Amino acid sequence: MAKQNTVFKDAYNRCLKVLAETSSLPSEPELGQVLGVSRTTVRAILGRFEEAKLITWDKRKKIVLRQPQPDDYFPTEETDSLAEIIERSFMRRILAGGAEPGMQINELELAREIGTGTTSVREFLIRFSRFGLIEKRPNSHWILKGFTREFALELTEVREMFELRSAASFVALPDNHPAWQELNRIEALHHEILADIDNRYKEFSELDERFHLLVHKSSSNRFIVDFYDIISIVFHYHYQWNKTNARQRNARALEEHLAYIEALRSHDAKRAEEACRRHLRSARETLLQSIP
Amino acid sequence: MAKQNTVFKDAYNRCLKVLAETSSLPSEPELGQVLGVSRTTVRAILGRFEEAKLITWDKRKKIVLRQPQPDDYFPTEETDSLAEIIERSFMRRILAGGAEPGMQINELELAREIGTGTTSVREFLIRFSRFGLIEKRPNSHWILKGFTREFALELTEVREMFELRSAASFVALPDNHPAWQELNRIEALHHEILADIDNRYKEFSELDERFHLLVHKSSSNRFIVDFYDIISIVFHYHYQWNKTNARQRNARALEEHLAYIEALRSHDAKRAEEACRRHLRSARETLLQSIP
DNA sequence: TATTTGTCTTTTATCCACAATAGACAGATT
DNA sequence: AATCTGTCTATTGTGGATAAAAGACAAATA
Repeated sequence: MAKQNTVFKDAYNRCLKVLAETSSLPSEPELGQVLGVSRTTVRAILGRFEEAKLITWDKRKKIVLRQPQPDDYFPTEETDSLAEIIERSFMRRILAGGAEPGMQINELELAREIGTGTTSVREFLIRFSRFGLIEKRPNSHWILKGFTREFALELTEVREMFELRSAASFVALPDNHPAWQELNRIEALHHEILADIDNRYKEFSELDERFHLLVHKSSSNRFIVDFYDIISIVFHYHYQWNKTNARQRNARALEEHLAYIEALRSHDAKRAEEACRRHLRSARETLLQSIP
Repeated sequence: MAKQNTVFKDAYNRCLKVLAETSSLPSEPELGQVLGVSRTTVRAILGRFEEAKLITWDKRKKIVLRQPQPDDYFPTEETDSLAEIIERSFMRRILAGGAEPGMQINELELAREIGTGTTSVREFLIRFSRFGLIEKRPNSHWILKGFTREFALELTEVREMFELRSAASFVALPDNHPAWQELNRIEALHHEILADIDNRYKEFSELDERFHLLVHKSSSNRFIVDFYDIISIVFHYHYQWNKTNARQRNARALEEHLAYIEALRSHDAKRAEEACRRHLRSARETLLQSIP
């Protein structure tokens, strides 16, 4: 198996949804545009649709024959890219599993365990190394530096520098900048979730990322924006892993966000800085509490 | 050709120098320690020494027979690791060669041009991507974002944040911290080079890196220290590429360093901050001037 | 008893092959 | 004239093979 056809399968699934809402499909380039894949893949999907008797396909005529059934979809396990699978596997091992700092990481063993080739694992580790959790000994193994207290402190130190700088840029954005509208949408979602916090508190994680990324982006600095990837991945897995008091913690964070958002909108740099600091301080505490 | 034996060749050359200064070589583990390689490689070297009639080797007795000649050494081109070769090749193309922003980068073409496999090029690009100069389109090519004015400004913005923070940590280091001694050594080198600036101005580049890295390290923050890799590589190639007024620029930077060093040693955070700012401002100007 | 050496196994670095995917171009269609 | 389709080529993603290098362990030596 040289290359998984996950792009095909994922696009196929998404195309089924397009198909469900129309009686004839658009042109190949347009479908490619909608699905974010090349025409080659679009044609492969159409070919398979035809085989599955979902459509008839003759050049420009792509007529829908029937509605897709649940078992027309590829199972979701098959639509994840290898990189995602490796990342999840690896993060589970190092965050959840008892992985002590200083432990050696073995490419071959990891590959065997995940059931994949070494090349992919290797590339993953190289990409992952920028997160500061592992380190390479050339011609030898990787070393796990571990999700330790120091790691969390170093991470949040830089985060604070970057976010304070970004918040300062944010308040200075002109009123017609699209970020303000996005901020409004985000604020509205905060209110929605808070109104039904008991059922919807799990949506916080995603919203949190969306909000902070928006703030970081206003720095217009690729290093600051890219650094948010690290924060993002750490918090993402951290939320999955540590669920104690999640409802309460999230509710508090949502309130802090709202104060922060209001401060940003005031265009008052001083107020924004204070609200930002307050929120980041409590986010840091939350993170630290989850580390033994 | 599965793996280049550059580790062997490089260690062999270094071992020749050890050999030149003694009449019998130490034990295998000790040699491995000195050369920073495994015993396997040490034994390969000793075996080759024997073949070249440089030594006789019988278990613990490794008696030197003759002094190494120039042609006992492997040529330096053969001792560079593949990663170094790819890096140099690539940097020459994108910094020196007329590479416009937005250009596509093709793994296969790059590999052919350098005369290496695609895997190595691919791994290099992944590692290199954290420097913010290239960006990947999944399932497709890389895009060169280019060594532009914006890049330089974003880089220096973060650099200033990080170095100011690090300088503040530096002045607070206890007097018995080894960094102070290293600072003294670095200062002495500055005076030496300044005293013979016409001949030695080229040594500035290396010293500059050593000094700033020392400062960054006192932050005790892996993200700040790691970020210095980016600054380091950019300035390294920048110095190689842009040599106009090098002597004068370096002399000025050396003077600024000395003021900065003195300020650090005063333990006065305010003074250190000022000296740091002053130097970074002129470093930024220098960098910007080299961009069209 | 502490090292060192001889031998053997495991892992990494690198190349290569091949399916999946992207992308180019000319002819067909509206 | 603009867009779409058919066909073909080029490139990426991934597994597998292999030499180089690391490293483990027991026997040998000082």
